Amino acid sequence: MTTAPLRKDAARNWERIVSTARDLVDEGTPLQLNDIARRVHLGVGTVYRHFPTAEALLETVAAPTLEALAAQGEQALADDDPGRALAGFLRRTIEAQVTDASLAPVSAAATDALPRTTELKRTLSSVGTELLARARDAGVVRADLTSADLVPLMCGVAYAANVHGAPETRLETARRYLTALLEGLYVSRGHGDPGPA
Amino acid sequence: MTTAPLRKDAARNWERIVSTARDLVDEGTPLQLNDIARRVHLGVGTVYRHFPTAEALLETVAAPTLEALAAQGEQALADDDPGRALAGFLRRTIEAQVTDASLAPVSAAATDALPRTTELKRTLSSVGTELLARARDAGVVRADLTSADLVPLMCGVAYAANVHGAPETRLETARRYLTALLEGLYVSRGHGDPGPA
DNA sequence: GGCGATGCGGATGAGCCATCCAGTTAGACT
DNA sequence: AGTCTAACTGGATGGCTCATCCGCATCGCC
Repeated sequence: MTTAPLRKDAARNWERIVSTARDLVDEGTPLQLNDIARRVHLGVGTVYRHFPTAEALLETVAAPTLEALAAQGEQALADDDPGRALAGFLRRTIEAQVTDASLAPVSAAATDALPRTTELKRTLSSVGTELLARARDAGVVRADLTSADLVPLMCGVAYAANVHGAPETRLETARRYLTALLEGLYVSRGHGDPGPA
Repeated sequence: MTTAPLRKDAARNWERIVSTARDLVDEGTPLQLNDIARRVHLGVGTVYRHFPTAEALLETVAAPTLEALAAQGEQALADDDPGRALAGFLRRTIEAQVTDASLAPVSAAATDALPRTTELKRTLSSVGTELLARARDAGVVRADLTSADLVPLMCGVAYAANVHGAPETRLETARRYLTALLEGLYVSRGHGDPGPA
């Protein structure tokens, strides 16, 4: 009932569409369904039936990465060091968002085209909530931070890393910004050079 | 020589265009020159002559706020507490970006339509650089932070505050995020609530 | 009041998006 | 194998936004 099992040629075309969409996303081109139809040598109608909107296609492209992220989130829940678990999860989130250009718009969108996307986002969000709660209980993170802040903050960091600067340096930059956010721009007043605390 | 002194009717129209553009920006509508022409009861050509692109109009709308910000920046340079000066300047920057919707896109744009905008951005940037240098010399901020990071980080914070949430709470949220960034999400290990260290 | 420069305005064409339906095809059933 | 039909395909098409261009109106100086 999830999917009527798609005819063979249709499946092939679906694959081709998603694949070129992936390429376009990677090279930074915005997805335009008409354009994709031309590239894949399919009629516009075909593309539009598979993906009613550009968002739907984008979410399909983003799905695997989101799935992977969710899986890593589950793993993070197994870590018994709350601080490390949260930081690791956030780091992976950021890296994914900077590496895969399809993620940023999908994460930022208030409403999703595909139910699966909503589901994945919910999963990720609840993983984040849990990790944050544990970290807070352990006294590792500031108390005024709610789980509702997590997504915006991550989007903000990713955005900051993407605003300027060459694509090659983005990963590097994003990591630096995340560290800055975690540790604060201010030097902690209680200890000098933190060194390897 | 900057401006040939503009005929009276032209000046009036210019004013009307900018004014309604301001309104549109405030209500969150994206600027479309054709649309504006209709609202102001002017021909499209008129609008396009005054502002060759939507960006040019947007920058014109943003200019006063940028000017004000630059002025406040100059004041901040007079403050003899480097930490407070930097923090205050950053806070004002964020507040401006959240309050005035025209600022975010202008700040984020890599290239400007109006020379005046470039000039203003350069001023702001060098004020930021100076404030940051002083704060760093005073040992208040982390050393790995360069002035090139300032703009992206501020854009990131503003973006984070704007992604979700009702417009009314944005200022509040933005302030919280800035504090979080300055002080760090982690509880500083050297002071404050030692609790369950 | 006349004249040249300047500004005005909308008709226009280029480009994108999304729909719709006539034609085709895959694969289930006999 | 042959037939049937539901599903897939493709592009012609209309609605829309954008930006240009040029004949006409208006301003303000003499």
